[in-house]
Amino acid sequence: MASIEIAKTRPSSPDCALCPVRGQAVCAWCDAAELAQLDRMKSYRSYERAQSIAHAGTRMAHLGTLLSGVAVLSQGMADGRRQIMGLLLPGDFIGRPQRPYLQFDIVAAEKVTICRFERAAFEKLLAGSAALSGRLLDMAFDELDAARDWMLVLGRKSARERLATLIYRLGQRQTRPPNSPPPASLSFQLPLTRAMLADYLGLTQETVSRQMTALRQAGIIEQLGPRRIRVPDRERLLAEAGGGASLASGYRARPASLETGFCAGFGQKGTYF
Amino acid sequence: MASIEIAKTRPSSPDCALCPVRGQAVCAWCDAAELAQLDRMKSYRSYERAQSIAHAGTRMAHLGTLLSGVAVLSQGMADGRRQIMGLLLPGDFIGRPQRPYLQFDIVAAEKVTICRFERAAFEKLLAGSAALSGRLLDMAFDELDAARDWMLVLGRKSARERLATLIYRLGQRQTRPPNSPPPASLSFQLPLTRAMLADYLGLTQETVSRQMTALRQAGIIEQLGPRRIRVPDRERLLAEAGGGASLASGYRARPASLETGFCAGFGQKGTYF
DNA sequence: TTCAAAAATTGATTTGGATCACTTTCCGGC
DNA sequence: GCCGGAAAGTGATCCAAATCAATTTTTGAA
Repeated sequence: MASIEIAKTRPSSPDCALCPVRGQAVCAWCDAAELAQLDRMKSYRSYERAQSIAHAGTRMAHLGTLLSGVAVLSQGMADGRRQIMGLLLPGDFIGRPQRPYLQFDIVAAEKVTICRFERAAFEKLLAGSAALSGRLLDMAFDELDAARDWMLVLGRKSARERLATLIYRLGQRQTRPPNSPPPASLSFQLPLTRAMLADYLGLTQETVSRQMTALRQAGIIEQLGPRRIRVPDRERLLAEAGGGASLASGYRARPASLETGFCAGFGQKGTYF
Repeated sequence: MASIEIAKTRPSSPDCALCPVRGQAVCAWCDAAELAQLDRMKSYRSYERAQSIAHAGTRMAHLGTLLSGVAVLSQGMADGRRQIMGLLLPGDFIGRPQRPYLQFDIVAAEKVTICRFERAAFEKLLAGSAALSGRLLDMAFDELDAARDWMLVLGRKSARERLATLIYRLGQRQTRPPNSPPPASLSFQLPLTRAMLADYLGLTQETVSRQMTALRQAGIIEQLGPRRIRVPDRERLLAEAGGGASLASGYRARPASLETGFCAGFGQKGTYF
């Protein structure tokens, strides 16, 4: 009874056990005791579409986890040029321990709810919890790999390949939570405007529009309204994205028999020289 | 005497106290006891210029720290296009705990020496050391910020700005170790061929050459041989790099009076919408 | 010192995506 | 259901960087 009473006094932050992103978030590896501590610390906050969640150079008093909605991490230049560094999707961690001054802007692309922890308290917990710090390290490396992957898109892919890559990857995350075999075709909502797509892909709005049309006319995607997309054949889309060096192949286990060095096959010539 | 004897039996891995990157590496925060453990585990290995240090998809039996030289982290597409995701400079960490299959290629751009730890042993130590895991987390976030910064370069900057940005940043790290006020002008060696510069900047060799010439003719840089550069005025170079949204401004403290939310000034309109 | 291969530079031409200019569609509030 | 502003789409033109093609310089091995 007492616990129900307590729960009722905090309708905005329900119990962690009911959390929609429990399992993907920074707290995924925490045991019951740690979770109880986090539960006591946490507070929810929502942002409307187009609200600024954080501004580059501004102090962030909280760290947290994105619970629902989509936000965008971006950086602008003095003359207005802007690049989106990544999307923040449910489960993603926001902020950096020991570093209150973020160097990017975060804006809600649709209504967003965040589970927040006051900085000092979270950092203290982090220092004492191997589950929490280990999970955060793993998430940071995942983000790093994703960021590096995206560099290939920005540096080397054509406009059409870029858009196809983005649609492919959005589709991937759409079908993720249950890791069942993804359906061959799927339809989903683009969480971004054309202007944001352009800033993510390093293109202009006009080029994004044109490539969207081109992919539609080639039968790679179908458009059910300007923001709703259907992908009839994910393999075709992947091919259109420039093939999957970074997509299909990934952490595939390879024999590697001669492990004398840092990697198998020491001494072989690299790609340069 | 005994300790001198021991040191002599391992000429290839001198004592950690003498390490050139002690202070920047993953072991920077370790105490004497932890350092002794690492000291016992470590082994050195060198790679010649152009040797492959690791190959995407291959199992990496070791983790480690780059001690000297420069290596390049890159990813290729099936048709030969290639993008460099970053440079590995002295002090940088190589590999990812819990994840033996790297997804990028690492190639030595010049002779490189690495301080290696066998994976299982290092991961065990990491799990038990807050100093080690905390430092690694911090380094991972630094890399992540750097990677995201570079996205702006690849997605939004012109060829000339890209090259200027790279030269500016190489110059920064060149003058780093002693954090004295950097000299207004400095000269240093480019550790990369034109082909590698191109793959780093998302351009072609020819464009890199031309922009190099253009920067020389504009008096932004001086060339003392094809790989040796002198920067007479770092501020001019920075301006040429598109100004320093991501460079000059960084973690500058801003007043931020209304800290009720995730950041100051909640509710303000973002850059989009 | 010579010589060959690799690296770098330069020139001519093409082209993919930017820019500029406008029309059409969508969508939320009244 | 109507209306107005935002978002999306399209067309015409331009330009920065890619591509194609040599030539020159550097480097390092014999």
